[in-house]
Amino acid sequence: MGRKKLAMKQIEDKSKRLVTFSKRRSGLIKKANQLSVLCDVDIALLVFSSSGKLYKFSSSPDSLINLVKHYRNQLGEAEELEAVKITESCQSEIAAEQSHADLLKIVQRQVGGPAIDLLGVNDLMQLEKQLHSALDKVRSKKTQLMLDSLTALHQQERDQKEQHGQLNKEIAVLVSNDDRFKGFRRDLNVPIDGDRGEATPHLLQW
Amino acid sequence: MGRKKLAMKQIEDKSKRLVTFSKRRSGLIKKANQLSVLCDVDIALLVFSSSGKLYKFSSSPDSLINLVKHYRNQLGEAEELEAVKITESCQSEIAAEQSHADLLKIVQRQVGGPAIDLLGVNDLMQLEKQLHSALDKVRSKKTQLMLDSLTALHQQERDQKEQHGQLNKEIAVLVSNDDRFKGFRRDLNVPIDGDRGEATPHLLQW
DNA sequence: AACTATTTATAAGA
DNA sequence: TTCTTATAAATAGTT
Repeated sequence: MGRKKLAMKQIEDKSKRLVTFSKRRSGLIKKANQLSVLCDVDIALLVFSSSGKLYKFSSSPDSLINLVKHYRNQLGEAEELEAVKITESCQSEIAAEQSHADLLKIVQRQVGGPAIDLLGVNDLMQLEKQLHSALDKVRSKKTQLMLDSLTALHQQERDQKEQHGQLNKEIAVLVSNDDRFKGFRRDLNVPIDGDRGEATPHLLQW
Repeated sequence: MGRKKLAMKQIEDKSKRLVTFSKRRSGLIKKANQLSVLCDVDIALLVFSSSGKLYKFSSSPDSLINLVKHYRNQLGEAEELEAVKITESCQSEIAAEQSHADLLKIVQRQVGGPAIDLLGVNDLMQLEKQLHSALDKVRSKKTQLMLDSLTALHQQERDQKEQHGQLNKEIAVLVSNDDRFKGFRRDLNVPIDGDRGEATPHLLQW
């Protein structure tokens, strides 16, 4: 949509690409929001700009936290140090979460049993207030930690991929300089030299 | 865009809502893909239908796996059992990943050192093939496990929220039947009775 | 699923 | 960036 139809490939002009990124990014987030509202569904959307900045949308503020809850069940014991560090820096929030859990249990006991009659409206309102306050704190801190390290991880990956691309180039150069490899060059499917940045790295790509 | 402008709220008619969900969902994924291609950025998009089905888009096939790698650093030791189960069911894939790491190390040593001359093209091609094969297996299994439990977790959450909504209703009924709460009803901001399903649960919501 | 009347998004230009 | 405008796309209601 626009004055001209664009080809479905990377926009070459960096300036135009940036403008388009800005416009379409906001359009995409707008549409994600509309879909979540109109159809009452949960949506999580993450967009990493090439500069490493993260733009996100999630229909419920917990969508991302749900991802964390899920993923902590996956995989094993590597990088325990990192986890410990995060855990320590979260001490107060964990305490808050603990008290939240306790409060919830209390409320559920009260509501579930015959003791409901003994629980006053003020008590209930007080509990609710405490719950919300504690949870808001926990959530915002968790979300921030999540996004921070998610962004960092993404950057790491980008760096790593760049390194691999670099390796490919070096291999290609070495191969092209070694007579023993005559006749194999075409099969390797890597730029022999004069790489323009958009050649697809194939060897070692992962 | 269409014959009429829609209000930005949940579409009441279930049938219409479903049709709109289908149309807009595919539109959203299309746009996410366009953005990722045109602007060369990484995007991850998750859409949970109300029936619990997960529709996803990710610009690079690894986006979700990256999330896992990241999240395993978060949080602690709860639900070790689950992790152990998954680990066990993954034994062969983990072995594959191990061998992949070894291969990569070998390649990197070879490329980094002066021994590059001793490495033949056939060796390189063999290594590449092995790498790809091993990684494809690991990835597809991991992605499947991830999506499975992500879907399950999301369903759990939905159930839990429904339970909480139910609790709210029960409290509301109890409150409305208890003379001591006269005058407080309006403040509670919960449906007193005759709930129609769209009332916002407030008490205990989390 | 298709079809279209409309609304929206957006490419180019200022 | 931000606004404007011509055009391309998406889609609500209809069949």
